[in-house]
Amino acid sequence: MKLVTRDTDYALRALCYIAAHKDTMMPAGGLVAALDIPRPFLRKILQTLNRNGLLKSYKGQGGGFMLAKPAERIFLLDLIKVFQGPFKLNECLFKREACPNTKKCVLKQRLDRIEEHVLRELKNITIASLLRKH
Amino acid sequence: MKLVTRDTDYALRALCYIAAHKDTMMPAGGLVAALDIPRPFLRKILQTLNRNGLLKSYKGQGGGFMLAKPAERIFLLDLIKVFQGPFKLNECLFKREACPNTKKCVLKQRLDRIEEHVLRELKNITIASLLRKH
DNA sequence: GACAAATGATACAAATATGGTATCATTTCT
DNA sequence: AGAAATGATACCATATTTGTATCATTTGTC
Ligand code: FES
Ligand code: FES
Repeated sequence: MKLVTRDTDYALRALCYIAAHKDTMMPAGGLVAALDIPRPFLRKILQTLNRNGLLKSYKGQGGGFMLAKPAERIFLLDLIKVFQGPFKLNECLFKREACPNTKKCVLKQRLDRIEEHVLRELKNITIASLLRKH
Repeated sequence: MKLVTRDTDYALRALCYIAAHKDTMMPAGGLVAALDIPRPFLRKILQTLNRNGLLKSYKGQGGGFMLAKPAERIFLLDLIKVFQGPFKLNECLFKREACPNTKKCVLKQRLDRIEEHVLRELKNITIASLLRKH
């Protein structure tokens, strides 16, 4: 029942750190030192972020990662999608059986409403919004 | 990211069926026949429901299960708690690191709000409300 | 009392998801 | 050429989910 798994969490932290050091090329080593994330796992995560257009990577000496787009346009929801698949709280419960409600399923309606609400809220969470000191 | 796991789902279906046949003693065999649930798994689930005060069980020939309380007072949330542990979407993401927001964590605040909302909604879902044809 | 029909308790097992490691190839700067 | 970085990919350990299997106990009926 976790909304956010470990890899999403790590990705979020890495992106925040990279965003906080904007205009600096950030190698994996720097992130490992700063955040407390196992190196090979972080590397895999960074590669995934790169493949999915959230980071730009630069190989070779002096290389590393930078944000692929402004922090305002990177959403927690993006990370959830990348690492946890499409956001879907709401698969039909009575999978193998007809729903007890012949016409419209109250349960499905309600879970749909919940999911919509969660989505709306998640859509407001960006990397930028997590960095703002206020 | 499932809100509801298989055992919760099965429990819900079983309870609905038992509720729909109120005043009838319902043995596990009856439920297996009606719903499409593997028998040993269902038996385990029924035993759990009994232990947690959601069903009353009667042993011996002619025995079976009945609701332990009115369908209006059995909540989906009860099932989630029993089978999936306490409802908690919201463990701190930056577990091992200081949060980027020194004082109050925007992320935690927001996830808290989401969790509260989901809880409020879930609290409205009872077995009775799923049975109502309307 | 014997037997059958039910649940109780509990241990075991398979499948899947999660959280990670390890290795080698490739690029690029110096 | 060599070092420092990422890319690709295969592997592995653990936890969780989704079950199965077995035997003991209770209880109604003949
Ligand atoms: S639970 Fe799926 S339609 Fe009702
Ligand atoms: S994420 Fe936990 S306090 Fe900020």
